[in-house]
Amino acid sequence: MEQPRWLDEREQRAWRGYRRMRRLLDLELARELMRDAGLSEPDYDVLSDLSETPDQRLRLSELADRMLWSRSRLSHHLTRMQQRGLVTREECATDGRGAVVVLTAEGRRAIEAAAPGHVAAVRRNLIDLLTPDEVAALDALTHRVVDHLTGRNGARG
Amino acid sequence: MEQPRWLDEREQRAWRGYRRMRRLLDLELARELMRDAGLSEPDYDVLSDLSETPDQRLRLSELADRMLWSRSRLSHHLTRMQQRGLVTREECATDGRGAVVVLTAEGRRAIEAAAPGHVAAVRRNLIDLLTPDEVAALDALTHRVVDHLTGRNGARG
DNA sequence: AGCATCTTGATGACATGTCAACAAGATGGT
DNA sequence: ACCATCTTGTTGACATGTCATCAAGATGCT
Repeated sequence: MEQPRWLDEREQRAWRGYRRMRRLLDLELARELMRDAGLSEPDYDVLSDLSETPDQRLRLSELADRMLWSRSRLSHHLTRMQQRGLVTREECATDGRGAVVVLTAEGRRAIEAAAPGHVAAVRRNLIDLLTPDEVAALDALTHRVVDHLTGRNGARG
Repeated sequence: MEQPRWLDEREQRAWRGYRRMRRLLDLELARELMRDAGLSEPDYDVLSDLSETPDQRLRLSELADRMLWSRSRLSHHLTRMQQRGLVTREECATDGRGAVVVLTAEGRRAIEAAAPGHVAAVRRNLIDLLTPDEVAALDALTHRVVDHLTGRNGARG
């Protein structure tokens, strides 16, 4: 192991601030979402992704990939959401192994009721606290890190 | 419900990038930490906070507050870490209810072995991908959000 | 002091996430 | 077609996090 380059003071502050913000923002958004819409953040994310697809339906593996979830996690979570009537499963016409997740009417109602308040919470607790330059910096920096972590380097957004 | 101000394109990109980065960075750092040091991120955070205190010991409630964890979570986690020999509990001299968490020699060895690699991973996957301006922006922006989230009580604004 | 009330930390029940194993079906080489 | 091998999604065991509750001790009021 080489001698590590420790973080300097500013880098340390940025790293700690990031982790603290992440935790507090998570807690606050989850709290508001549960209180106002009866949904957890994972619930919201599933419903949100589904509602953005043309037919409100996705192959399970496709949804798992988009959400960066394991298939196991998604399968477990869908079982719970299905019991609450938010989604259903259908067989896949083109692949006998496959399953398709479908948004129910109730699921659609839930996400439409939840979205405005959730967006407002994101604004109030993050976006509106930032200058336009900071929003731009966050956009650029997060996508660079994502590109790095997903292996495709170079593409600048 | 009021008319929501939806996120514009740049804001949406920033928000989605943030969430995607958060997920991928978490996975990568946790993966490396477990592989190289046999520690989970929560393990690392507990050991790290403890090792930074003068006597390598903290009141349970003090540690919970620093980490933004519930006492219940911390108590459960310490039980598991205690079984692995990383920390011990001692009674508090000044408060009969109180408990003090103490870093063991093995815990100290574990955090000292883990830290260089973890810092290197944070550099490689985040800090070194950022320009100095972006590090400064991240510092400023995260602390502003943290201040916002800690500076207010319960009620909606 | 006596009494009510808060604080601290532990605990059990339960919700959620991870991991490995598995069955059924797709895929590709021969 | 045959067979080995990959892919898909489910499942059960287990690790982790949350929530409500509890016992013991501190604190404050009179």
